[in-house]
Amino acid sequence: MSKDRPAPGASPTLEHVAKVAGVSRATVSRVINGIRNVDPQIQELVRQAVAQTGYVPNQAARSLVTRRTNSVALVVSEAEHRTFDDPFLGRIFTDPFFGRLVSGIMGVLRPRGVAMVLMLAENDQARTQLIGYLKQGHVDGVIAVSASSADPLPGLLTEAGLPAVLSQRPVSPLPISYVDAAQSAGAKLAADRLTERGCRRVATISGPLDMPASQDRLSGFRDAMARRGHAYVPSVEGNFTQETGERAMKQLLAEYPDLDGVFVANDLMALGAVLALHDSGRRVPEDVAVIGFDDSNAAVMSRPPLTTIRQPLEDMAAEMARLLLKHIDDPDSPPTSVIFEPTLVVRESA
Amino acid sequence: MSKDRPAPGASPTLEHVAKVAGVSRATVSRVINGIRNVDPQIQELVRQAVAQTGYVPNQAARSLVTRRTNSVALVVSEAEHRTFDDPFLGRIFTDPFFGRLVSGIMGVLRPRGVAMVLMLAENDQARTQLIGYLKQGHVDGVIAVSASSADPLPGLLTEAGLPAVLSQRPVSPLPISYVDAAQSAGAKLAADRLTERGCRRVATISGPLDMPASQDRLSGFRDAMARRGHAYVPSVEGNFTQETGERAMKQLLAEYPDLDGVFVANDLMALGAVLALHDSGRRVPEDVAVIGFDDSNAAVMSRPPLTTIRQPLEDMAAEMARLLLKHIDDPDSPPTSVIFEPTLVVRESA
DNA sequence: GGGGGACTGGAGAGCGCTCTCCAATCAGGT
DNA sequence: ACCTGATTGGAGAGCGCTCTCCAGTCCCCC
Repeated sequence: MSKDRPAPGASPTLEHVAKVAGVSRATVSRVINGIRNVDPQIQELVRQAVAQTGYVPNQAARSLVTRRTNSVALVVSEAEHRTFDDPFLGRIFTDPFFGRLVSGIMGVLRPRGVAMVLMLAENDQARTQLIGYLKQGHVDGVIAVSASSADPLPGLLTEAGLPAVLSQRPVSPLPISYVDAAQSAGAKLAADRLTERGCRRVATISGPLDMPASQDRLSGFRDAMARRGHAYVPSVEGNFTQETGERAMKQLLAEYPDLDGVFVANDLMALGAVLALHDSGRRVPEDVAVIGFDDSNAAVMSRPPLTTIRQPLEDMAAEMARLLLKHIDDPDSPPTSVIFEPTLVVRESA
Repeated sequence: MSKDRPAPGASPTLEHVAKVAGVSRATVSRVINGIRNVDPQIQELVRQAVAQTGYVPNQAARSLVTRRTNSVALVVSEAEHRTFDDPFLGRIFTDPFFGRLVSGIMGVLRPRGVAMVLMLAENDQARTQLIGYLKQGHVDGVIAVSASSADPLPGLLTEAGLPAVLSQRPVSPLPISYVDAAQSAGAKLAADRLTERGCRRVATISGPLDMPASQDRLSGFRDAMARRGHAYVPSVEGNFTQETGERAMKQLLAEYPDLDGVFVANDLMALGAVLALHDSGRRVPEDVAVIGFDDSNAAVMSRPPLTTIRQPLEDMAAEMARLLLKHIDDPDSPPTSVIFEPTLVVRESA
């Protein structure tokens, strides 16, 4: 196997390209990475040689010296053990919430030539393997989306010293950057809408109460309602799936048959709630007004379409990506949090 | 920066561990990779040194010499340009179809210590970047899921000479391995069920007809119906989303108001079809029987729950993973295809 | 007791790339 | 004509790891 021509099966290296272009390895490297002044004619020469040889830089060799991979991971993590048939994926992937996240992140990453790999950590075993994988330097940083707050991933990430950004406020304070929406402000929008519609007997279906986002939506809603003169707002806890939304609604109806308004902590559960209301012979919104949260596809698919609280997810995701890149560029930059304001989207359900 | 102690910020290397354990770099490498006979006492010594230093092998250095990354990509690809709000994710991610795929793949990969990264190629730009990324050797192989057949990805993969496995038969014959279900056999199950129920005026809603799977389901259904004495089965094309299923059903009802059975090429569209039937005042299954395909969550969520054709997706996914690993281990192993048999799952809609 | 084999551990050569020096070249100023 | 300084290209030292040789050790058997 000679130096100046790649073996038939092997891929060409910088060395080969340099040989073909009649320059040194260093010069080819410069052209490829676009640094320092290289004579335009030589640049052209090199480019032709690259095209001719079909050269593709070897990532391993490159990141061995640069300590960069130019890719980041989007990790979706869940505390409990689950298989993929379980509501796990139903909760994250199924929700267009997730698509909007990816979209916002890619919008920032793509132009900068950074690839995004998606990884799952659905149980402890997976999480351990994942941390090992990350520590080995496969990616430069991590954006973590937790489906529940008992999730140890944020802790593991800070421990491992990996550049990371969370998609929500961590349960316990952690020296880690995150992006979140002003949950209670969003809940207040819902409270305002329901009371302005004239709803008198209002209830709420909350998300899992071990999640900060769920807590904030619930307390924010109750506070706003209290300020409007509704001292007590009954609530039932769901887990963000359509099924639990339906069940929660049934339970509420059994206890408070004269309900005329309900705030549901996400659209998927709201979908279930609307179904339950239909089954009980109630009309939405004439008999009971329903407000969801997220403004996901589910909101539009619903009959009637859901009035809902929209989070600027794309912007939030873009901000996460930007924060992460900043941390990668400067590992010493201090943890930052950015909070976004939700808005009310009026459709037909309230 | 001395050789025998890592700089405060830097991570320890093999060299450091070797120093601590009082052995050579090669021996540490042997212990870590578990090869050849190393004296148990020395093994223990090395293991302690690893623990003490918190050593984690550097993936870049490792794969530079081994030419392995121990990770594979699951690529979800789409022909047309789309954003993530579009039905794209609605079609792949939203469908629990996808969760089952991931589950089956991980079942094979995890025990072998191979990581799976998920990548998206939702348009040509993304696809080009993706191919570049793959060629750079970030992963050892690719499992490709195409959402449409105009998708150039399979071609690009074979061209790039990457070990790859497709989740379905490629449109045009390609020297590439794939796993698929016996689509027409599945369609026949649906035809049998509908005719056995006594349905006389049967129609079908197909998937995008540029996809082999859609074609096979349609032609398989028509053939089976013909054999049962139904010479002509009207069909309308959808694109696997709930919305197009609804629209297709409306169109069918307008043309054939006396319909009493319909086979829909996937559950999501079947969901839409059931909605349209409801809207038109028809009962399912009393007035019109509906059979879906996939046996996804949607089938259970539906009212009434859908009778559907189930593909053994987990097994299929596991087989894909196995095929891929085989190709990675032996790049010269010939392309293979494996076909699985679908089954009828009876619920209430037919 | 000596020779041959099996087993263990070390030395060292790269894997393909980046990047820091350094040398060469050339223009301009004196 | 000579010096200065900018500009451009090359040489070569690693990045951290694996893996092929090789040398040393130990044991067994003749």
